[in-house]
Amino acid sequence: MDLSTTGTRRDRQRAATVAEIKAAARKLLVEGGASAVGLRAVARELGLSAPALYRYFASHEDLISAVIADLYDELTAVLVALRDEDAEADLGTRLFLVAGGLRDWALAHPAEFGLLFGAPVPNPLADGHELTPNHQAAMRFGAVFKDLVAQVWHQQPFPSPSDESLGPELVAQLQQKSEYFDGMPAGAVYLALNYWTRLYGLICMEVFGQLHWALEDAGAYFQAQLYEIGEALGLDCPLPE
Amino acid sequence: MDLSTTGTRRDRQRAATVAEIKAAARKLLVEGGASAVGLRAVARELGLSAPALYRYFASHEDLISAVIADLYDELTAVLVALRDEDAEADLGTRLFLVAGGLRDWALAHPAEFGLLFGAPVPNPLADGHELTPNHQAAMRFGAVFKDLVAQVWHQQPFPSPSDESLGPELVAQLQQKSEYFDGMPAGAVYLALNYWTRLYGLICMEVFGQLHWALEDAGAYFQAQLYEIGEALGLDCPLPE
DNA sequence: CGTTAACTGTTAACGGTGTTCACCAAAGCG
DNA sequence: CGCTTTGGTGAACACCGTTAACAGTTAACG
Repeated sequence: MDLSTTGTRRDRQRAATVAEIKAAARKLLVEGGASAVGLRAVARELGLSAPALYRYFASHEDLISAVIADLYDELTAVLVALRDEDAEADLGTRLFLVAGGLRDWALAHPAEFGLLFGAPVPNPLADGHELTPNHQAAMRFGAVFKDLVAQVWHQQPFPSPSDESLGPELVAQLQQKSEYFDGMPAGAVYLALNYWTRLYGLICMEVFGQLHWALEDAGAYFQAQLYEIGEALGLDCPLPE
Repeated sequence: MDLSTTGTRRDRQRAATVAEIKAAARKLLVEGGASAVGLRAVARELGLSAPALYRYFASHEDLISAVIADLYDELTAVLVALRDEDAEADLGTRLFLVAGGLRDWALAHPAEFGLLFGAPVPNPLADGHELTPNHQAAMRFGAVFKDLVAQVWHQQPFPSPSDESLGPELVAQLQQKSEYFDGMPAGAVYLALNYWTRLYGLICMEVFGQLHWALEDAGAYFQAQLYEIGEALGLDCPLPE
């Protein structure tokens, strides 16, 4: 959509100002971390007074919420670009590329990553809660991985644990997600979940410095782990150079 | 050590006040999350004026740093108690107990857990940094798991990946930790690290709500994962009831 | 014992935050 | 043109962490 030709002249100016505000907020975020992006600081950045921002965002929380949504979409775009970069790549290498891309993005943008994935997330399934835009953006992000894993499965089903080995209550929960995972059985959903939890946990630990005590450069460890969890999905690992 | 009979009368009163302050801080932490434990709020809690707290802590950051250290020690005590509860238990079940105990503690004290493990940790190996008391407490905590895994290894070495499969640079880093892991070879250190990263990542995701979209009760999934990562250490899983 | 010093508390104040209010100028529209 | 909406302002409120100046209590020492 071309925002610059949508609506009246004032609407366009308004959208431009909103974009400026979010850009300033993000600049402060990268330069000084999450605590540096304050309402007054953002206003100062573009030569406005603090109350002026309330014409564009209902509150400080709304502002950072908006940049979070933007960051989700931006990260998602980076990952899909990586996924579709090589038209001849098979699904396995695409999954490797996307996973590595997520780690690279996280390491290159630690403050942004912390904003997206470091803060506790409220349970959206609790009744009364509407699905917030941020949550929807997060789902679109997660769908990149989900789609890839589901495609891998449908192209060549990987061996997955039996229902008996997982236990009935876990199987019951996993089967609820079978539809979301394009009909994959419980055991396959379990492996998909396993893939995501290990990838996410690993990246979080590295970005948040929880691995410093053990590894000075977690890159090699990450590659090894990626190979391991890829193997569980029946994938061949691209050789480390 | 019996603090109540150490030093002069004033020293004892001072220690008592320090304990009161930390208790109030923790109460606010539990009730309202990390953002609720402010200097003035703590002072209000015990009927003091805010500047009075500066007689006991150099800054607000020092205060929460002190409660973090206490929380580390408390959590460590809980885990060692769990480890030593059953004198006849073998190392494998002890490891299961401690891992489950960590999850239980995290779920029962989410705010405290977030304070300990949710915030990015500065790299202590960067030159100039002394080992902060918090870091030492964190190391004592981590040693509970490290000791158990090392004992498991020395009792019966589990099959571990070869140096060739891990790659030279990863092996080089792992071997640097061989001494810390009581002489375990690189492959075994890798599995120990694997155990910790997966356990930590899983608990973080559950506590911080990052698993809500997939599982309403992650308990069964946690058990299955615990079994899986225990298997890698050559352990038998206690049957789920 | 009296004197002195250290300790523990106070109030006032500074600069910072997010937020609301009353006001005002300019842009757009009938 | 007049009127309404929009986007800006400065003043103010309540809170925050922190510092300074000051007072009362308590321990220590000659």
